[in-house]
Amino acid sequence: MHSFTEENYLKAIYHLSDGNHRVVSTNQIAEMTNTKAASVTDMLKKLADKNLINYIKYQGVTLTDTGLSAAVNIVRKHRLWEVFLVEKLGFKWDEVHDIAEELEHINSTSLINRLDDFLGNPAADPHGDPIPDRSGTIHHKKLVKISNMKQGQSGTISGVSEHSSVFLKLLEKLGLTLGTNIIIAELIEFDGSIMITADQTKELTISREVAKNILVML
Amino acid sequence: MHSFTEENYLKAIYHLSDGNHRVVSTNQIAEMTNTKAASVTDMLKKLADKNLINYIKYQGVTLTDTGLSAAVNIVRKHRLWEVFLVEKLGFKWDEVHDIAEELEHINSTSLINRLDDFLGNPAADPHGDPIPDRSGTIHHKKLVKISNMKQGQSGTISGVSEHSSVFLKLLEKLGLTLGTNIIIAELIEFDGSIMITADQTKELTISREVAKNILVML
DNA sequence: TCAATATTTTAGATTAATCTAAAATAATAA
DNA sequence: TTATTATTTTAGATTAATCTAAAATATTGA
Repeated sequence: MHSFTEENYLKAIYHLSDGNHRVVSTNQIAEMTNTKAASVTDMLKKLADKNLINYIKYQGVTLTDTGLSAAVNIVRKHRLWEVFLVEKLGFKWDEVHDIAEELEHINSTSLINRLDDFLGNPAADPHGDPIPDRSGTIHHKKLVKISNMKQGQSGTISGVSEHSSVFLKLLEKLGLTLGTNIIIAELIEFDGSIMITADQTKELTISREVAKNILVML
Repeated sequence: MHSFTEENYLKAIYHLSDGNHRVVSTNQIAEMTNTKAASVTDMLKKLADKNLINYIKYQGVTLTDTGLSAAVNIVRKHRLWEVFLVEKLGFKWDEVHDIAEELEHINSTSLINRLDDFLGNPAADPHGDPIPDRSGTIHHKKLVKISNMKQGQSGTISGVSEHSSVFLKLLEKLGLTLGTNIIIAELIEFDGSIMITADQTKELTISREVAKNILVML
């Protein structure tokens, strides 16, 4: 098995490469893991030795198939635990990230598969992010940012691309949580803000910055 | 907060001192933590510096009040997770120890208190061991070993003092699980084995070794 | 294209947890 | 009571993960 630390590096590389095989730089990893570039270089050598990444000095890094599947497994655990925390223990969606960050390193396949069943094999976590199934397959939904929608279009809020507690709390306050139906009432040319109708009743205006981080299923 | 490793030492000292302030030796700790005496000595100095233990060179160790409460908290977490694994995820009572050993180090008071409520504030874990409440108080039940019972006495199996998977599986097979009512039918003088009647129906004989590790509420 | 800037790696230390082997202390038994 | 044995501690290394500062490499823009 891989150490707690190795797992965090794999996860960082995974997220930085958009869950793909895209090349990631040392500095990006350093920023995401809150370490220094020199430390990252050391770890990259180690992960390359273990065949979890493809690493060429000064050129950057990609996950190998083994590394990708290890990373996906960590993401699966993280998201399932988040569902547990919200659905079963009653946490708010902005409170679960840090706890899931610890729980994701618990190592037991039978635990996680039983948890998956206990939760009813959810397709997405409390933020709408898809949960990889036990084979590691991720069933992506096609989602669009509110900021890319046209006037008159409608859809259901199904995800966010910003996971900070401040942002999530704001959406909560605005009533723009997952499952909310929205219609684009008007695009304000002046500052890019957008007037929307939520659940056929409430009218509100959100900034472009907010609109960019809300994902809608049309 | 304390490191994973420090927590394991505290827990070891706690168990070795019977949850009390009894003096524990370096070698005992080394055996319980699967380390060498020299490593234990190093850690004892560290824990003493942090005021978690009272340590006198060559004399042994006791937990301070702070150390005791930290240890009790770990035990609380361990036992609550065991209840979760058995009651909610359907694990057998002999399968949960190792997983709970990892989960007990997850650090969040709100998590563990919510889990406690979710489980219905259980008084004991799947092996009958008492679960400390959120203030750290342990409500002990008076239990006696079957090996100390007299002919004709009866009671309910409410705990075990041996937690190995082999032993627990044996009890499972014999039908001597928690909640089973037993009556001491006969004490066999020859080898100390004991004939018992379980749930008023099944008669069976258990060795003295087995009898010593089953705890009964009279 | 090449000099300035940015990025990445190497070199050399540090900290936590561990080890083995040797020294110090305690316990025990003749 | 003292010699032998057992326990515990110290001394000195090792491994994983990290750091800072300096060196190496890559990128950029005049």
